[in-house]
Amino acid sequence: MVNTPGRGGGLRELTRRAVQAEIASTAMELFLAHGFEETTVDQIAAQVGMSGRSVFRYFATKEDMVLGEMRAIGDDLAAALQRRPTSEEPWEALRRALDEPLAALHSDGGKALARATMLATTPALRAAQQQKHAQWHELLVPTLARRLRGPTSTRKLRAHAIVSAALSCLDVAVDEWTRSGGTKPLESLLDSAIQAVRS
Amino acid sequence: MVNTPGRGGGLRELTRRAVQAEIASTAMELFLAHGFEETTVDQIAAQVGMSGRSVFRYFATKEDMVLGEMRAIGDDLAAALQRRPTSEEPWEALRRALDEPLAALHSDGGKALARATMLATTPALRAAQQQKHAQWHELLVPTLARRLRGPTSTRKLRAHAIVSAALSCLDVAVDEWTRSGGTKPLESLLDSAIQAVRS
DNA sequence: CACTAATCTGACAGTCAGTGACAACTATAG
DNA sequence: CTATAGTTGTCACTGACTGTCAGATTAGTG
Repeated sequence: MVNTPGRGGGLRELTRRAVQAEIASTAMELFLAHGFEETTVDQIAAQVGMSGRSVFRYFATKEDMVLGEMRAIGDDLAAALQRRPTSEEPWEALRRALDEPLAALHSDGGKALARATMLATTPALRAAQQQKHAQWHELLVPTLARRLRGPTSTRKLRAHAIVSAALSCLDVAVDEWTRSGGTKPLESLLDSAIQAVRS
Repeated sequence: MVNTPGRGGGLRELTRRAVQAEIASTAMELFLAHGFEETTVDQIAAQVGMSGRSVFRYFATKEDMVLGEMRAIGDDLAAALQRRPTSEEPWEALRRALDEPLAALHSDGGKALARATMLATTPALRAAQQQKHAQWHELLVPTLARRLRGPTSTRKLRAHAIVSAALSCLDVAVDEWTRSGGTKPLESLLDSAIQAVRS
């Protein structure tokens, strides 16, 4: 029962979410202060005031304390893609759908940059992030496939390829963004990356 | 001293390589028979006839017993890219450089397919494979960057994007290849993927 | 308010990957 | 042959993660 069931009311779900947010928040503090690998789950549990065992009832893995929100972002991204007019070409629709999650990064202020930097320099986190991207991938492919013409036999393959390439571009752009210390505008980095790939 | 030092002679290096191959071989047998996660390192060690501690002197991680060769493949790939004539466009050069590693998959016979299937269905292995691809990425970018024209300010970014997209296409193609049970030709799957991305 | 059933929690014990340290052994160089 | 350096087994340890169980808490019902 670690997974968050469908967003619903109920007082129990509400407190559960609150505890989850509290754990994630204090975990991030400790991670940013002492590093991800250097921080033990027991330290987080002690800080929150619960047993280490109970922390694992809210997060399946230590990585999820950092990346837990990414599943929701993927859902939003897929919804945004579905909302794009069918007149748009695949790449254009994907690019526009990415605007929303991208804007969220900016609104986070400096916190998103610190998070992204930690994410870029911690192998375990990068690996977990790739798995989350794989989830995004699976969500986006069926929606994108509907925009594709040409032989149906390769339609799924082509959808996979485009989605995968687009997420790669996002990764590359975010990487460069963190390397620049957040100075270069993320949107234009992404545009450059996409244009290069399609050349 | 887990990393394999430069390929060189010496009786010590030779026996080291032999032991390493022996461990990898028996590990693969056990993995394919009982699954990756269900097989413990101690079981592998017992089968080979050494202590569990010693196995970790040949492989840094359990995943490396499966993916250890990928570093060498990356080196070959980078060398192949460097050998491509400068007249070829970036995508074309990358595609041709991939021919060699692709052929190696075929020559392996059914073994490569079983391996790829296990790799596709084991999250821990997929994560480790992504890290290896990141290494390939770093090897390929400087070589590819030399083929790019246009503003130098974005040259590195564009190189990263193209390499990343190409490796994504490779992933997508291999995935479809394993899903088809090895029936669909890998090369044409890769071509379809690349063409879709550049559309 | 009282009751029931689901849920949450701490505590304990366990598995497994991976690391550090040390002493014994073995190959190699000089 | 000897000093040196690499290899190995063993012991002990950390830390993520899991199973279980008994007791506390609480949502919803009558």
